[in-house]
Amino acid sequence: MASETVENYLKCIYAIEKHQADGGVSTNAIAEHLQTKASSVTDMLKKLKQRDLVDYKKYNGANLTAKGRNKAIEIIRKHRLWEVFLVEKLNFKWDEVHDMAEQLEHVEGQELSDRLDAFLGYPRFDPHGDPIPDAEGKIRDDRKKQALSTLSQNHSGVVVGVLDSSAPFLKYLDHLELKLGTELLVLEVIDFDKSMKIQIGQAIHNVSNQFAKNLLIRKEIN
Amino acid sequence: MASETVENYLKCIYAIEKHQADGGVSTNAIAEHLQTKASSVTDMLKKLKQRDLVDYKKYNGANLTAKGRNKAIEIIRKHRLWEVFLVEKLNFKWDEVHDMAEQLEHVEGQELSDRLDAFLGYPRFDPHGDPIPDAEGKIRDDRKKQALSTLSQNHSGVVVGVLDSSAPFLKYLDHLELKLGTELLVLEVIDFDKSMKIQIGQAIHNVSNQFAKNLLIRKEIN
DNA sequence: AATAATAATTAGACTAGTCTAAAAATATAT
DNA sequence: ATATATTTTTAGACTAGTCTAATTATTATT
Repeated sequence: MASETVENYLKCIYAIEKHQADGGVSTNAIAEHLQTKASSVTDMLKKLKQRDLVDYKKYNGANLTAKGRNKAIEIIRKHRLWEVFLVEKLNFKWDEVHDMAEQLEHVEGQELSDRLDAFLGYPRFDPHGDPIPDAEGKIRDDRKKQALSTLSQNHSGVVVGVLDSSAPFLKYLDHLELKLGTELLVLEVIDFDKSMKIQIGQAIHNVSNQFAKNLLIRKEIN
Repeated sequence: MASETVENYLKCIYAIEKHQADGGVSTNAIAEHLQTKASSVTDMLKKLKQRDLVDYKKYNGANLTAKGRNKAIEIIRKHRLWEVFLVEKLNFKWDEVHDMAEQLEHVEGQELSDRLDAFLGYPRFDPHGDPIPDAEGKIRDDRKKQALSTLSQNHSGVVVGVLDSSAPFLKYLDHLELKLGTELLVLEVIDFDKSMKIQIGQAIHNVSNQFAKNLLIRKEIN
């Protein structure tokens, strides 16, 4: 139905909308996210509007319509299900699966996603800790996530996801032996640059604020 | 690397080459197989030639180069592996998987195919009985296939594949309760139109010559 | 060998998606 | 409020792939 390109635009707008809460998603934000030029985005937004996938007014950014949002969620569902498949069944590491899932998410067939979902045992989270929408598009996220950077001294949490899912970041996580479910404790926060000293198992590491802003944890109840 | 379109052309040329043994694959044959126009095929053949994927001379048809053939086999490998996955793991019927496999075959990643292969237990044949090339592109086909139409009275065989893999044909097979491995016996061949009376389990059916020419069996050793 | 039929190619146009360069609108700073 | 900077849009061109209509080769028929 929709081309891969169109699907990628929808997914992108969905992602940005979530990060900013209010107002329209700007042309430049989309361009940067998609590694393309603003003029290309403008062209595409007009087409998406015609197909009733976004609300768009000149110089005013874009927002997904209900139709566009449903389509985006469907793609996200497929992406995350395939990631689970790649990690759980084909034994890939979580930092290796993104590019493959990026392709697999565009394979069409409602029946396919649903059976894959069943085959995987209806997983609720993907290997990065992100919730998997169900067949009706409902996102069941009962975990309260927050960035590591929001924790203060002597607070601890469990890794439940990432904001940056680039290969370098995930590689760094592997290096630190951080994975989903790993518990960590904030030993110290340096006032100057907000970098932190954290404890992971027996190991102690210093991490930058940029790092801490991109690692999602759930606070331990204590 | 190569677009889906290019991959489909290569796969198509590969398939036709196998069916005709000698000479170049004609523009029209490709056009018909791919449901497109001859002029589009000519355009594409020029591009494939430039990329050293086919040998092509005007008015002379095309043949795959070694490079083109390797690429084609890689796609066929992926197609057949995904078909096994869809049937064995996701419980689709063999007549339902073609369109999905047609999309999945274009997902890139050598590592992906290899791990999928391992996950499936290195299957040697897909659900239609076609051999699956191994990671080096070697096609290990040790079964002697022949069309049902070549059998004479009182000979029996086991279903090992099909020539026509269209949905109507596969549906008909399901209806006759014929699947891979099913044994059948030729009770009678009508001289007039070469239609046959065949026995499948306890059931007896009359099938046309057109049908018999498209069902591949391996003769029982007896 | 000339003609008819068929097959293949070219020329030119179209769509989806992209780009560069320039213009127009909006936001920011003084 | 005016000038400056930034963002967004437009205009026009490019690529991959396709199409129709017309033309040129090749093959078959008499």
